[in-house]
Amino acid sequence: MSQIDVRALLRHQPMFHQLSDAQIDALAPGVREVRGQKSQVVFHRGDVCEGLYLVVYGRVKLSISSAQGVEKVIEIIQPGQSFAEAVMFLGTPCPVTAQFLEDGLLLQVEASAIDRAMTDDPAFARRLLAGLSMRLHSLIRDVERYSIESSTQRVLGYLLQYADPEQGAQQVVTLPVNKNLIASRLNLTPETFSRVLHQLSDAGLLAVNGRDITLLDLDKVRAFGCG
Amino acid sequence: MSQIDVRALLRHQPMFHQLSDAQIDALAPGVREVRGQKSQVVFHRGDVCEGLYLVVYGRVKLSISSAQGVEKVIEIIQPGQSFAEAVMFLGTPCPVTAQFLEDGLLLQVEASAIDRAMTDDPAFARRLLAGLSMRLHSLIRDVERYSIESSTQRVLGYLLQYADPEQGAQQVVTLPVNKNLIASRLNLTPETFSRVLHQLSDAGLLAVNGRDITLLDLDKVRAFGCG
DNA sequence: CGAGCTGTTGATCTCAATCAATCTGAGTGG
DNA sequence: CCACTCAGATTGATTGAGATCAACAGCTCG
Repeated sequence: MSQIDVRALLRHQPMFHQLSDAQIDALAPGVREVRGQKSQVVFHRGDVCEGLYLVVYGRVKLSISSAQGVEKVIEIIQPGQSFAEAVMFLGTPCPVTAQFLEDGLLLQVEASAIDRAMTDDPAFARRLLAGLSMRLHSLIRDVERYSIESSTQRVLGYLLQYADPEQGAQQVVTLPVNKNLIASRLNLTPETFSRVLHQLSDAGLLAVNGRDITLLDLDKVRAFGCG
Repeated sequence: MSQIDVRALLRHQPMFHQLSDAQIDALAPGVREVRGQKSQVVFHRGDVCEGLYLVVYGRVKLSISSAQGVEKVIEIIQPGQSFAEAVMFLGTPCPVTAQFLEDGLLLQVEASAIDRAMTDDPAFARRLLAGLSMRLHSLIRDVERYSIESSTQRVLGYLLQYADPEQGAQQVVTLPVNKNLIASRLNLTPETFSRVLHQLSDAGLLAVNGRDITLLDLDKVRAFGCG
């Protein structure tokens, strides 16, 4: 019964969308369910992982910590996304710590199962490569942000991610998590993040109401972000 | 004749080490030689690439530039390494600019050839995945450096990369490129990089002589790097 | 020689971090 | 229903690391 359950869950994961039922069946024995509560740790930095993780529901944060205990969020993994692929392929210790942001369910797929699927279906390998490539690009984007953009530009860049160019010039972005986490994600202190939002609000570019942020003029916001 | 040449070059690339002669032969038609001189641009940020690049000799820098023209080196690609894989798999515009650091020779392998090799040989796909995974981890390391390490820690971390733990407590590291480039790689200005080296030299941790840097006590350097 | 890199040194400035106080609102329990 | 708590968020004052600006030294190479 848990087996049937797992297969259904697997079938709904974007990563496995193009796999046949037979391939999903072959995968299932190598899958372990991982349930966790808010703030529970999936693995610590330095642990060895035997397989990649898929998020069924709940969110997971990947973070690093300095020797002084300052924590820095690298990424927030949403349902349908995966993590720890790179660690699985390399067999090296995890460079980050993974922790539930809220109660959730993960599937851990062991390396041998992925290997089998890759051998059976080259398109699956391609999908994995595309996934890692996207991750890579977003990390390059992060490096770029941290190294050559100001705090204001980082905040605007972040907000613009969530803006839909198709929609009107004015639109509301709701922050997916609390401001402390976003500040960390942007490599800012919560204080600075708050100040930047206020300053942009004073400049008439946006309006803040709790976690809802209204971009008042998309074009102006874009122009500001590039200045 | 150029064909024979290309095959020999391909055979010597780490990425293709486990391929059979027949697979190399199959690859060859999809390969283009790219010769370039120092400071010549391979592709600009925003260009679309039709395939990945292998460095036969010479070195290539990947960099980004801010709107204000500040350049930031993301990575320095050495002979035997590859770049632009992620762009190839995604078909998206390049997020970085690639430029020869000295006269060199690249091989551009078009996506279809890579696809064929992946289908023929699942182990090749695995090797590609491992390569991207390593790239990913080193970028995480970069993000970590930029976000939670001080300039001194970044410099020491960089130098320690080149130190051999097996060797004695004292060893010489020769910088692979000029100090301006390394400073950029570490997200420092050349001025700050120079000052940090001096300060470490004053502290008795190392001695600087042009591009040769002698780490005087590896353990102390490690301890300092973690402080 | 002088032009042009590469690297060093000094003075100053600036952005964001830090430290500290306060505020808000959503629970929690009496 | 209200007092209490406590995490999240804001605001102000101060600090500091590293950038910036500027001058200059050493060198290689035409």
